[in-house]
Amino acid sequence: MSAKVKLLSILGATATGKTMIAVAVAGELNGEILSADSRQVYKNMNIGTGKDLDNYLVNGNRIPYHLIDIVDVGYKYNVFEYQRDFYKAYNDICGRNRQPVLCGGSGMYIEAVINAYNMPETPVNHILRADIEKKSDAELMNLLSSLKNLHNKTDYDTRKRMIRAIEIEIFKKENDIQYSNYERFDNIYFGIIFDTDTRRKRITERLDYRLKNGMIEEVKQLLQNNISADDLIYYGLEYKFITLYLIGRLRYDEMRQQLNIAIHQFAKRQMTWFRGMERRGAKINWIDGHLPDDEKIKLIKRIFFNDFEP
RNA sequence: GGUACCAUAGCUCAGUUGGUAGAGCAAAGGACUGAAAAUCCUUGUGUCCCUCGUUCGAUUCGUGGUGGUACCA
Repeated sequence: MSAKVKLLSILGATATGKTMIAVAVAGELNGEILSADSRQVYKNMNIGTGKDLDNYLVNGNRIPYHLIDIVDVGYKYNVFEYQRDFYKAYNDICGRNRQPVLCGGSGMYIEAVINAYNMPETPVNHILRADIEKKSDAELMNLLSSLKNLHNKTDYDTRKRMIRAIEIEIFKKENDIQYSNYERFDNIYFGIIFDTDTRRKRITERLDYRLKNGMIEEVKQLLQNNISADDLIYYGLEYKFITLYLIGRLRYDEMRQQLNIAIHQFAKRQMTWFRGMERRGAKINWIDGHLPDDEKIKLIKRIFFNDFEP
């Protein structure tokens, strides 16, 4: 067991330039990056997820990163696995006396690890599945709502999700799961933020750049490698709309327009999540995106160390 | 130049037998514990193009403009 270090987390909506900042900060603090991005975990999804692996270089030094390119495309990664993989990488970094720097925009992944969501590993229960498989959708929903509070349609929009949710709830009850086995650790949040107009402008400009620089070819390549269109569509945003274009369901201009809107909406949802985190008690030190990068870095270091040694 | 049609929310349009108006999309706000780049909820005051007229009252009818579209010259 290694000594736990205070985590430095940098979050922000898409296209705020958080990766560059996180890498630079890590470079100055002898740190390593822990990505919190639900799509960068997939191999071969590069341009569309904004991996920018070339950016992990500071003055000729490669900054190590974790939780990027860890599973194959087509696999359905999830929060539980992220939580498990995160702690492993985090302990590994601390064990080598390096500073962990979390960077990402997947709000739920961030909170799952920092607030130590209680998500016990739940094995598939074949007996249960065989039993409830016969039930109607309405019966499954009744059963599920008797086991937990349904927060919204996410819980019951498909049979697969309902069955998995029931399986998890029953496992929790039968095994009398207590609180998370993950221990909490100190963390300080930074958020890169732009005014709405600038945020939208940056997204559109970045989209047009990517469309002209290989993003379509990347998706085409995935389809040629037998990744199903449905899988790609389910990954959302770039992969969804470009696939729809490539299989002829959208014209180019429709794809570009609808994708642009979808990314704007996604960025808004990210901001909603971050505000929600603040309402739940998180303190996020917002850094104005318009500041020059070196000032952002200076500011982050100053707050981090002041806060570290009061 | 003539004729016809159109001019209503950021966009596309509906509607008011004359009592100042509503959908979709966009946008904004919110939710979120095993697909989260997902999934879902809430929110609609806008010189109803301008002018004059008729009328108790006009965005709605009429005259004259202005702009657009189509056809005819």
